[in-house]
Amino acid sequence: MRHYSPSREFVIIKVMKLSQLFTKTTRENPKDETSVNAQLLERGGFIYKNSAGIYTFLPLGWRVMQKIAGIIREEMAKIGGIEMFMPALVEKKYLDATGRWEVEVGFKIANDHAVRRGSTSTRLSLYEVEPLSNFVLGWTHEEVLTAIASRFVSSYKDLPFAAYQIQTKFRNEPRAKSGLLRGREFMMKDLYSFHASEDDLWRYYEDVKGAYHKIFHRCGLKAIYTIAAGGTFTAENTHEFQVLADIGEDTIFICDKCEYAENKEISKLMNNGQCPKCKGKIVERKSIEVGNTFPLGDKYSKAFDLKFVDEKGESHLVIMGSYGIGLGRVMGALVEIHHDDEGIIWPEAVAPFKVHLLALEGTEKSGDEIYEKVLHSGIEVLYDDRMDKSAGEKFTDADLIGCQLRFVVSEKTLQKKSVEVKRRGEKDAKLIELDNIVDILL
RNA sequence: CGGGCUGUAGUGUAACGGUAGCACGAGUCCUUUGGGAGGAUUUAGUUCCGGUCCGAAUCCGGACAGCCCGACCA
Repeated sequence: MRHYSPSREFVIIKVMKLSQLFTKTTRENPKDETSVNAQLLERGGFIYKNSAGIYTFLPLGWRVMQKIAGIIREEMAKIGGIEMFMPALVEKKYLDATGRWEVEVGFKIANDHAVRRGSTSTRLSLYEVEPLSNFVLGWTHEEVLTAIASRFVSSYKDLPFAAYQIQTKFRNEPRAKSGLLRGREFMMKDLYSFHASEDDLWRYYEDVKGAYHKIFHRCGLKAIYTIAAGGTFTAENTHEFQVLADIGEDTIFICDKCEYAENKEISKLMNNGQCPKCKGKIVERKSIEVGNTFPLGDKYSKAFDLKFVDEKGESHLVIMGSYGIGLGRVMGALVEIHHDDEGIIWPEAVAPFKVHLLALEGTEKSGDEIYEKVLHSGIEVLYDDRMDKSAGEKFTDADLIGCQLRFVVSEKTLQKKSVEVKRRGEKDAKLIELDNIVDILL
């Protein structure tokens, strides 16, 4: 008989002592960053820029990513999405099946100024891998998963299903910019669904739409469902989830009443025009694309001969959809939306920790006790146990790092057998008696 | 990929073609401790290659890198 063993894959360690954290905050904004998300995330020690558009997620930043990933996993599970993990190295044979090797890689060899998809781009959007000249670093995985699916799907009984991964994607952006908002290497959740009919795809498409709204809402973002251009291999419209922000690269037309929205790229709407749905006023806005959904139809299944046999013994192509969320973009958008002059104000669900506990000079022992107490209650706590830092410095760091609840232990509060509790972004603090601190957290 | 701007200690900034300086950080010591505290002391730098010049951080050329605008962005 086996012992029951709880899942350990996605455990998030609940506590951290600042004395053990090797990163540091900085007083100055980085010289070469103009976007708020890059400035605050670098200053707070969340991310480190290795190269343009290529970032390390430092311990604090990685926790935020894991929080976002956790929310995504929960909502994926609710719509039957199951997690897997595919290679980043993608061999030519996969992309040959859909012609995307020729389209994305081949034209460079054929003609340095080739026209790609009817545009005048002279750049590749993907990275070739030398000396593995038959490989690229994956920027999306439709082909790879379709090939896998063709090994396992044969009957209508095998459908529908949906699988996703959270994985690093690579796109050779001609111009990386705006911190995490447009990178060359970034974390993406990509979900792919497989269906026996187009009706079933559209049913699931609505499920994903609902899940995406929940994910962004839980992360603390308001995302606008936006109609966008057709995908590479589909005539159907695709859809984007857009967060309104001036720093965004996208432009959408949105109704100021019902929030019906279309991407400017394809829209026939006009600024100050009339909403086709509710007669409200259409306004033009800049936005950040944090997610998207694509009805793929049978384009990929056709390329890989991915078929199933129905109840009558007839063979049909599988109908597919694909759905992405950029985790780094979500994180960057969060900072753009939720900050003040002092630093980031993380929504609680994605904050690196729930509680930021500061022990001021001379309160080490009490601080340790409160830290133990909070962590034993199962609450995430970042403990500023540095005894060589002034109170002011600790306060500034707490504001910059941006956890929702700040606990301060000082001689002043201890005289009243209390801890001072303040919410990030609010002015007023209140004293909570030591005996009650865990209660207010639950 | 086209255009523009910029490369100076770990970070942020000064320096006319003539001694590379300041602040923060980091180390040591002392004093401090409710909003990046003070004193003493130490540490560490001109992106790279070439050119002009008696002399280059500074001028010129090139490379590389970063940012911004545009193009691009299943």
